Parts: sequence; C-alpha cells; structure tokens
Amino acid sequence: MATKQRGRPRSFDRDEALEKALYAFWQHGYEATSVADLTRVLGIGAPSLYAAFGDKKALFDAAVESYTTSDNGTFIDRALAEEPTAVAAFTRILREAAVGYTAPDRPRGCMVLSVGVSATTPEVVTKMRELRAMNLAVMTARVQADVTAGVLPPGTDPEKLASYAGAVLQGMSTQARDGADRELLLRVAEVAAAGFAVSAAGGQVGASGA
Amino acid sequence: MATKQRGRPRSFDRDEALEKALYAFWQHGYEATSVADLTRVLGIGAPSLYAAFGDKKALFDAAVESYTTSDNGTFIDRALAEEPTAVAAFTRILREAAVGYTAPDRPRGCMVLSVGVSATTPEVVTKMRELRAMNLAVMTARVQADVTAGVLPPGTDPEKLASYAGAVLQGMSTQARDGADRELLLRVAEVAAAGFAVSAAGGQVGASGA
DNA sequence: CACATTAACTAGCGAGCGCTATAGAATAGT
DNA sequence: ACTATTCTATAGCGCTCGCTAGTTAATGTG
Repeated sequence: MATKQRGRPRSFDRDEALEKALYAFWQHGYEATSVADLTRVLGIGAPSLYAAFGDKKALFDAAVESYTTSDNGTFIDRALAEEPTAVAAFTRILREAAVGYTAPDRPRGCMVLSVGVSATTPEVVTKMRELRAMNLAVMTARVQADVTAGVLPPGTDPEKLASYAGAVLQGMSTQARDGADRELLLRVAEVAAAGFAVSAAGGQVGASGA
Repeated sequence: MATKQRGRPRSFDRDEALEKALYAFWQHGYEATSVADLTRVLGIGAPSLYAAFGDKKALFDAAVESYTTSDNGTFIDRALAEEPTAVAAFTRILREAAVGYTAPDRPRGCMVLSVGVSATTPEVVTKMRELRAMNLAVMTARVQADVTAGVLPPGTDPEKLASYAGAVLQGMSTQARDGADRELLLRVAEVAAAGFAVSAAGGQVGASGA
C-alpha cells in the first residue's frame, strides 16, 4: 500500500519475529511461553509486541498461519497431491515426518501436535484439533479416491487407514520429542508403511517367514 | 501402625482423594490443574491438602504412584507376561488400549502420555518420560526374548518393533482425546497388529489381495 | 471436667501472569 | 525549524498462582 510510512520505523522484522515466536510456542507450548519470554526471544518490549500483533493469542494465530502455509506445514498435502497412489503418498509422508520431526534447526516433533496436546486455552486447543482433523480428512479422501479409481480394492476402509497413519505420525512426533533419533524413526516409518500397504491390499498376511 | 489416632479425625478418605486428584491431572494436565481446582474436586481446604500430602507435586506423585500399581497402569506388563508370544501380546495390548482409552468412567487416552506431553514442570516431564521409556524397554525386551527363543527370526529388530508399537499406542491415545470412538480405535489397532505381525515375520508382504 | 493432639477454616502473602497508561525517541511532511 | 505520526521504554495495574500463618473445631486421654 503505502510505500513510505510516516512515523518512527519499526526496529524488528515482522516475519522474523513470527518465526521466532512460532519456535518458542512449538518448543514450550502456548501457555508456558509467557509474554515475558516472547519479548526476550523477539528482542522487543511488551508494548511493541502488542502494537504489532494485538495480543498473545493474535501473535500465536499469526505464527501458526505462517507455519501452515510454509513448506513444513504442508508436506502432507504435497505428498498426497504429488504421489500417484495413496500407499506411495503415505510411505513418503511417514519418511518425511521421520526426517522433519528430527530436524536439528527446528523444535522436535510436529508443531500442531506438540502445541495442541499441551495447550489448555480452549481456542488454541480447538484450532490445533481442527488442523489435525483436517489432515485426517485429506488422508481419508486420498484413500477413498484410490478406491474409487480402482487402485485399492472395494472393501478398503479409508477412515481406518487414515486414522492408522495419523496415529503413527502422532506417535512418531512424541517419540521424537522423547529423544528418539532419526534413524530409529525411519525404521518405525518403514514398519508402518509396510503395515499400511498390507492392510490396504486387503489385509491378508502371506506368512513367508523363516 | 497406630490403631487409634489421637486428635481430630480426617474428614476425607486418602485413597479416594488420590483417585480424584489423578483424574483431575489426567484430564487437565499438571499445571492446568490448580490447587484451587484440587480443593474443589477433593472437597477439602488447601491447608488440609498440604497437611495430608505435602505440596502439589507430592500429591501428584502419590496419585501417579497409585495409578502405576493399579490395573489401568499395568495392562502392558500383564499382557507381555501372560501372552505366549510378543506378537500375541502386542495384539492384545493394542486392543485393550483401544478399549481403555475410550472408557466412559475415566478421562480419555493414556494418563502417562496426556499428562506427560502437556506438562512443563521439569520433574513431571522427566517422570512421565521415564515411564514411557520403561514401557518401551519392556516391550523391546519381550521381542528380544522371542528372538532368543527362536519364535521370531534372527534378523528381527526389537527396538524398531517396540517403538512402532509405542508410537501407535501414543497416537491412539491422542485420537481418543480428539474424540475418536472405540470402534474406530479398535480398527486402527487391528491394522497396527497386522503390520506388526508382518514385520516381525520378516517383512515380506504376500500380496494375495483381490 | 480439663488438657493435649490433630485437623479444618479464614485470610492473605509474594511471585508471575497478560496487558496497558504514560512519557520519550525517531522518522516524514511542511 | 516545527509539527504530526509512529514506534519504543519504564513502570505498574488487576489477577491467579502455589502456599502458609493464625485461629477454631473435634477427637482421645488423664
């Protein structure tokens, strides 16, 4: 809009501040990240924070908004859209989650889950729960699409498979937070993907072991 | 010890109070359950609470202690001890978790997980994390025992399978909290058990589907 | 009965919370 | 230079937190 602003210029970058705030919430949770913590992390005073973002919840909302449109926050949707089948997409999602949940430059685990399960403020709990529900919904729809297209057998249960995938992802996030290393999570992802493929294929287990 | 106590008798039952406190912590988390909440739930004043239990953290410890020795808190150990194989034990654990996490007379999900992931008080976080680590350890040991006994093939990865089972359990707990009904969780448990059995058997997938 | 002992109740402390009134500093327009 | 506008810094508000001093109530014991 206005190329030149009139008064004293802002002493910090808004997007950088949002990212720092997001990481703080991600690491410690919504309530446990106090405004005093935020002013320390962002390197600004409380009045500047309130002038720029409104209040604590508005800052949180803005930070989450920036996250859900970033690469980190959309890896599930991208995999579902880009992979040719649901099984391939889930396999990729699980693998990418193992890597992403143990990234050294980010807090461990899934941001939506970490913040969501620790929050007690109703609006925050609801918002995170809805994000999780949305992820489940798009995964369910992807399986359903494969059933409709004949890629998966007619008896397939999309809700079951999506919930299963979601559960594994949530568990992997928890274990990443508990200190599990990337290599272990990748093995877990591999087991989960195998289980997914078997159940999607009809559930029969060909016991070909030793 | 003393059969007769001297002064004014206590107006509440200690074990009942511990159970009520446990349910409050289970439902809302450690920090979010204030001492004022506890006095309301237990029906006693704050000084009585402090005289009987010490402080908030000691009350929490006592409540958790009573839980980890109850039926709810030991279902994993019982299944691992009673079932003939690791696969049978995990199958039972997953099924019982689906039922237990959706019991109508208890808070939803796993107590250790719900409280653990929401807490920020370091001692509480550590304690819950240790309980989770212990569950992972006994599950790992159970798989290892089957490998040693020749029930599972030599190449089996106990840590991988235990972490996978733990991840699914943790995810089921989260989904129970998110409102998933018992029947869906039972289906998820079934998929997970199938995946577990396949990977334990050596990883080969006999594609015998339609 | 009087007394010691133990528990419960009222009231309130210090600390941290989210948030803001007020005053000062830094810019653009005239 | 002067004003208007916008951001920043100090200080502190009301509230809830975990916790406790001081007092009153209910029991067993002599």
